[in-house]
Amino acid sequence: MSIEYVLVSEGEQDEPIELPTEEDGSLLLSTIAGQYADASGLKYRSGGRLRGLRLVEDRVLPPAEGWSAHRYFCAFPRSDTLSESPRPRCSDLIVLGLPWKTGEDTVREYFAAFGDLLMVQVKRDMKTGLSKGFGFIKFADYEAQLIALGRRHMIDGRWCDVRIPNSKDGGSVAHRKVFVGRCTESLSADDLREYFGAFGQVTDVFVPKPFRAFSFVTFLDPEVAQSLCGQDHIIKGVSVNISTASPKQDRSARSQLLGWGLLDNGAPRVYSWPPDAWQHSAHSAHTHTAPIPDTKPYLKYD
DNA sequence: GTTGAGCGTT
Repeated sequence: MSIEYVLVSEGEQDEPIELPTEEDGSLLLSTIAGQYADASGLKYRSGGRLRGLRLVEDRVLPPAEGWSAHRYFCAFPRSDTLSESPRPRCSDLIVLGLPWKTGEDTVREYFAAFGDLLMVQVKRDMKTGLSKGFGFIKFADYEAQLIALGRRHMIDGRWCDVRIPNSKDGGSVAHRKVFVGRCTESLSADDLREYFGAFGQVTDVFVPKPFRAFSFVTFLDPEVAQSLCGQDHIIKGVSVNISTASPKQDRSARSQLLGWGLLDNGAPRVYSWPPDAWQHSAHSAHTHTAPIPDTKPYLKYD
């Protein structure tokens, strides 16, 4: 049997690489590991189902139909798939508020600073060719998408918003913020930032002053925030409880939170960037690490 | 030729 090349990608959605087989028709695990270090095997999709390939020693054996019948992707040890959260794929992002004059070249130039771009569009009127004031972008890297969603953008002299298309809550703080209960006065904002920074980038820490037995921590990635909810963590010997920042409330609890300025009242409001600020008292201690572009007033309806 | 909340001719 002669050497052939097998299409192997890391995940099912990723771009495949051609990997060479051995003389006996097998694919060495070490050959796979040369591209995907932690791969423990290969699988493929057949009739809507996933099938694993036979592994003998360090050799992955082809399916009965031969290598060329399928495209393959990597299997990883369970421990890895649990610890390394599989990063979501990038989605198209809508860019709202573009200046009329702004074209795709400028949009591309601006967002390239956040990461590689797979797509840039500025929507225009078919007849006149004039910009409709919005467009779409897609990043290659999900981290870049998170950064872009997490702030506003000054493009050609106008503040623009990046959101996930057709999602009301594209990157809203509600899903990025957690409530940290049972705090003691010994837990400073810096303590919380340092501790929770291990789980993902923290963009805001709120510790009420004067002391109350709770805090808020806001992450860049909503998935990090959501993954922590319901857990108890010990920080500097203090057992705190993490829950969603906007729990369902009965009326009395809700009115109390409203009194604290912690809940929305449903009316249009003007607030500053970062948007976290509007939920808290002006005397509260916020600390920031994320780049904060400006303090332009930001009208939001929600 | 204008405009400023929204959601993509293919």
